[in-house]
Amino acid sequence: MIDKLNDPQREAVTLPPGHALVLAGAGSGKTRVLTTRMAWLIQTRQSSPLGILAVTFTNKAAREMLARISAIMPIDTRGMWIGTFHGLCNRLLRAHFRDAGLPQAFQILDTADQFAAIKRLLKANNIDDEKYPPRDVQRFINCAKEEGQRPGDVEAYDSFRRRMIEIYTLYEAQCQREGVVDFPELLLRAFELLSRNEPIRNHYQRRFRHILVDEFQDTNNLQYRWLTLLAGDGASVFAVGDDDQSIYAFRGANVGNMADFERDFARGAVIRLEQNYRSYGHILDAANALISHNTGRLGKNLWTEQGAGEQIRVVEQPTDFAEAQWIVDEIRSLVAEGRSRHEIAILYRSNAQSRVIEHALFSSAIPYKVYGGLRFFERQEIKHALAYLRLISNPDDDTSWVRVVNFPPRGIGARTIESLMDQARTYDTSLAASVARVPGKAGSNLAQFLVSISQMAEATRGLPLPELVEHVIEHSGLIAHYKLDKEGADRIENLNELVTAATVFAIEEHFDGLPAGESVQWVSSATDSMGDSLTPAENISPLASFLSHAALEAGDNQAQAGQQAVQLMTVHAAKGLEFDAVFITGMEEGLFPHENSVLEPSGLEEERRLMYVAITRARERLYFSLAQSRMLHGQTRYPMRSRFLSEVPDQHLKWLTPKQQVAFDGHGSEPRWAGASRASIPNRPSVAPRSPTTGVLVGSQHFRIGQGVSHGRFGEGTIIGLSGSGLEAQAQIQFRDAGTKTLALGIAKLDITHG
DNA sequence: GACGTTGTCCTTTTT
DNA sequence: GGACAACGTC
Repeated sequence: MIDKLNDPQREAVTLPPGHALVLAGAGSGKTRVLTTRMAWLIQTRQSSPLGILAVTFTNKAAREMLARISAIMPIDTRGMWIGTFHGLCNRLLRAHFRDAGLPQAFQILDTADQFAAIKRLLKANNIDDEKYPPRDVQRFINCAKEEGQRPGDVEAYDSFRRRMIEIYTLYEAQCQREGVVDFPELLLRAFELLSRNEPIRNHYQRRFRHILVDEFQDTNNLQYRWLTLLAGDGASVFAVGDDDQSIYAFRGANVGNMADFERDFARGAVIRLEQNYRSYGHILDAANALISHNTGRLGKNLWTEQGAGEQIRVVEQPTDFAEAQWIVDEIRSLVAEGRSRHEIAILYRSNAQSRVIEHALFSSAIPYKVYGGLRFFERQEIKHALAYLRLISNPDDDTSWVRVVNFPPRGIGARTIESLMDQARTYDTSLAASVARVPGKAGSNLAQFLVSISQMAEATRGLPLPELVEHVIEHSGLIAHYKLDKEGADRIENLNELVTAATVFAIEEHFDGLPAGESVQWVSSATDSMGDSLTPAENISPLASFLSHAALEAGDNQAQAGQQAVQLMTVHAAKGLEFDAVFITGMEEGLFPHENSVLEPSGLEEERRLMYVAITRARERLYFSLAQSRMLHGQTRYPMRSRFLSEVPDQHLKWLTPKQQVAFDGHGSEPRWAGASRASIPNRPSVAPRSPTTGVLVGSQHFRIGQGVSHGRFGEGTIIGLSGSGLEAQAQIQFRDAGTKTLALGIAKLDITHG
């Protein structure tokens, strides 16, 4: 088991009890170390499988860990606490719902549900949503919770914040009344449960002697405190992470947790995994050089035994369109050389960039997959179906009530809902409980809806989960509604898929055949090494369990089937993945690094880490591409080269288009390089500019070499070269202050000043 | 209550 | 450029 590991890996796996920090560089075998560590603890009888808690950030990582540990040793992983922070906290809260102050059938709001709940709250309380936009309120509440703060703990140093805190208080009351918890609440509740309830805390502290944490650099402050609380004085925390790959500060991750952990717990027990098994030397050295520009790193230098490999190919194109087209052409030749399409990835900083690339791929009939689209449980029709299911489980869930009270349409309009909300607010009850107080036709429509919900609840009593789901998608009217819709066929298919998902879930969770609405009480008969009973009774009905599952695991983010497809995704989405060939696109200031991040040093450093992640995805071949002009937000921009390009030493780069700007003399067919005396131009351009000309007509303007022009951003300049014609026409312009640029004349707005 | 028109805002994302 | 929300009209 451990003899296939390299020295630092083996050292990490076999560390004696005690806290430890493993700094695992990209491609250094991080997951392998984590899973082997668990297997080793079990095999050497230092722990039973049930004495281990392993926590990850994504369901995918948790699943992979489970799969790999089962592959190493044949143990029963059921009952093991391996999961995401949110999943484990949910489990904790389900088991101790009373002590946590929650109803048994509490439901989980995903980000969109929470947003809707906040909008509803602002409206019900007549709060000005111009001054307090729901987005900002949501961020305020979530940030507070992630710092472990209840409304009373947040500092109110001005009237604006005081009001925010009031809204936070109202929001908490609303959630409590409705029996729902949002994502950060799962963590905060679980944390409070452990910290306030000594018997429960003691129980879990005695049980979990080994806590393993994946992607430790992504933990937020509350997660850090949760871990240290759970560990208590006795457990060993084995934290694995890479500070250079911390790219989630924007959602509360605190890289500082790594340094804190080293200082406060892991003193001395720090192991670095620096041997990389993924990429060739040029790629790794480029990554190392780039990331060395960051300050305050824990320090790490990747190396490989694989040799230098190829340099990074760099390409500069006049437009984003040309950039995309060039990538498509290059992919064609990569495929012609025998590479698989699914081993080629195109990465971009922001999703908006994918459109042009998709267009180019589509026009060339190259199959591709875009990651990061809508997920199964986030689809409109699925959310609607889930809302009905939630109302059956808990009629006081107002978020679900509002979502489907008039869907499919049944004559309940905004005014009716408003008056219902008024009633609910006046009497401090849920919407469902206020129906009787709404008079007239509106009231009877509402009453009818209420009846149909309770009829569905009645009719499905005692039914197993899949049958229940099937009944509800039919009797809610969703199927009938989408049948009338011309584009409803896909939605109906998805609704049927929901029944399948319920079937699979019921089998996996051993709920098959059990009535979906009744709580399953099961007590694990196993005991841990100290003779403690392991788990208190789990209190959850198959239906409530399925609904948590739907909220906690929104389904695969992966696009359509089709193995042989080029992979398109953001750099964030690429973390943890690897490909033979990688294109990093849009290497431009404002885009990568993103303009919103460059003002703060910490923002810029995160962008640099993002670039580091991007570079280290490539095994063999890496491309940087950039465009001199780009359509963004409906405007053409003329970005400068990304500073990150100059942070990678020249020796690792191979420019396929000229690094220096080209200029044409206007005669002959051979381009002449500006500054031709410099020997540093490494290569002839593989994309030769079109035949040079002395003048071109673009629109109503006739451009000539030697003309003086002025440009909105670059200022005054002189045309020193022209090529192409019509839409392809480009000019090389020597600007007085902005250097030499190649601009597409059909796109750039130029005024002729003289000549 | 349904539909068409104008106006605003644009990173990154998992749970 | 495009998604989505808010407004105005039938």
